[in-house]
Amino acid sequence: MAPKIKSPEEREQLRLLILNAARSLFVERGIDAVSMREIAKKINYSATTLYNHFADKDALLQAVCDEDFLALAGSMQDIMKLPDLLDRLQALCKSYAFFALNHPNHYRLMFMTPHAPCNLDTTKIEQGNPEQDGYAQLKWVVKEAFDAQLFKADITDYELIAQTLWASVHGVCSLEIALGHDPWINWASIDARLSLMQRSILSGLLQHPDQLKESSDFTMATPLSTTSNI
Amino acid sequence: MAPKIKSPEEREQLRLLILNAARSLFVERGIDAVSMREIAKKINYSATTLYNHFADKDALLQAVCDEDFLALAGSMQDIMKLPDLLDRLQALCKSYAFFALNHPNHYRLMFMTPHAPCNLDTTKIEQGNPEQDGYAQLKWVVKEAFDAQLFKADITDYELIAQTLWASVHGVCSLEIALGHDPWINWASIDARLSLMQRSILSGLLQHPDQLKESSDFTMATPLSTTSNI
DNA sequence: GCCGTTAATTTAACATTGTTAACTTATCTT
DNA sequence: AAGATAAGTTAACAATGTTAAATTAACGGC
Repeated sequence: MAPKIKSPEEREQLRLLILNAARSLFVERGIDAVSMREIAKKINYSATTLYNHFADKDALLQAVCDEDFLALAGSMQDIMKLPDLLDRLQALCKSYAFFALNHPNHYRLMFMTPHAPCNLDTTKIEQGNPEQDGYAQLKWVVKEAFDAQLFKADITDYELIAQTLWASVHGVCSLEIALGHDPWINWASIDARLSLMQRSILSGLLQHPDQLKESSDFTMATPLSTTSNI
Repeated sequence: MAPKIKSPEEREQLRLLILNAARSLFVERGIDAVSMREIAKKINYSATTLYNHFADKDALLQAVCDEDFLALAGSMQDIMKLPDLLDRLQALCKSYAFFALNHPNHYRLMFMTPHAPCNLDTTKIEQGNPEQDGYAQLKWVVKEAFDAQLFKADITDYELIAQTLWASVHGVCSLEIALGHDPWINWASIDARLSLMQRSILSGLLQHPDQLKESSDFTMATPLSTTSNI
């Protein structure tokens, strides 16, 4: 009803308004359950306005995901300052799991849903830049540990190690998100599962498993049903 | 146009016709991309007929999943005959991975999509019956190995071990399905990832990792894009 | 201070979706 | 033969993603 001509800042502001509305609805109720009209209504615009800022629902989705990737990378970056290599590695895994379990719908979007091969063009994230790319950080730490010969000598590809570590934590988290409430399985506590996984996979990869400190208090605490904004 | 009164066998036959049409479409193009009308058209019925056999799309989905669970359990059951415990464990993991990677859309349905907590009532699968419940089989083998004190002594919950093993293989497979084609990650070969994961997690869990044979030739071969029927 | 251009937004509309209600028709039972 | 029932269809509903057309307000130039 009242179109003012907008400065680039105002335009960006609306873009963010849409983005945040979309995110909070997606996170709260899942992607498919949320319609463009709903997102629009939440911020008192009509649905078509969204199309002025995002090509379609998928583009909006990717924009949300991009921001979430950045958030994940950010939370990891603090960890990179820890002095001890093994501490860093373990804290990285733990922080990753924490993110996954506290933002299950985000996580589902990001790592459990086959998106059309992540347009390297349309995405805003710089690949390989540790400030933006969480995977790059993991790779980096693993490479350090690899160069320090912490891993078994017959494993010659450090990126393979990084991917194995990732997959192990991802396995626990994604099973929890997909089937954690399923009465079919008599689940052990998520803390126990994460803890045993991390201990086992590391001790299976390391040359001297006895270097592993016991520690690793896994208290994810926040129940999965309590989904929250970022 | 031509309703004949149907014997229970004929009714069951149509049920299967629907089920198979649904499955092949789901597997080929994903769940959301397939409409009830499409499934119906494929077998030359009108959409409403499907509702005569399945309450709604979700029920149809669960029926498909049920059959797939059975197929997975079946493929595992052959393995249970292997004499050596560790062989059995490894073959079980391998067979699970094979299933996942050769039926990615099935797998996505079954283990990567939060279904409404698996109505233990409406499902046809008998929980705990090893002939029907793949998880029960894994649990069983793990318990055997646990009783034979193959695992590290300080792990006291054999079901936790089973869940950790499951999560490790699931982690590799589900990442491959969700992001395996993503140029973001410089993936090692899926064979290498599965092989390292299995070796590491077992050697991290076992009391005497040196018992592990090298073997484990992982050749999943079939490329992911070649989705096929069950 | 008017005027065309353009940006911002909305209303209307389209094709599809899952699903239900109403109807048709052929078969079975008595 | 008549009524009940099963099997199926057509028609319709509300909701979805998306697009085209229409509306409104601000800006730049004269």
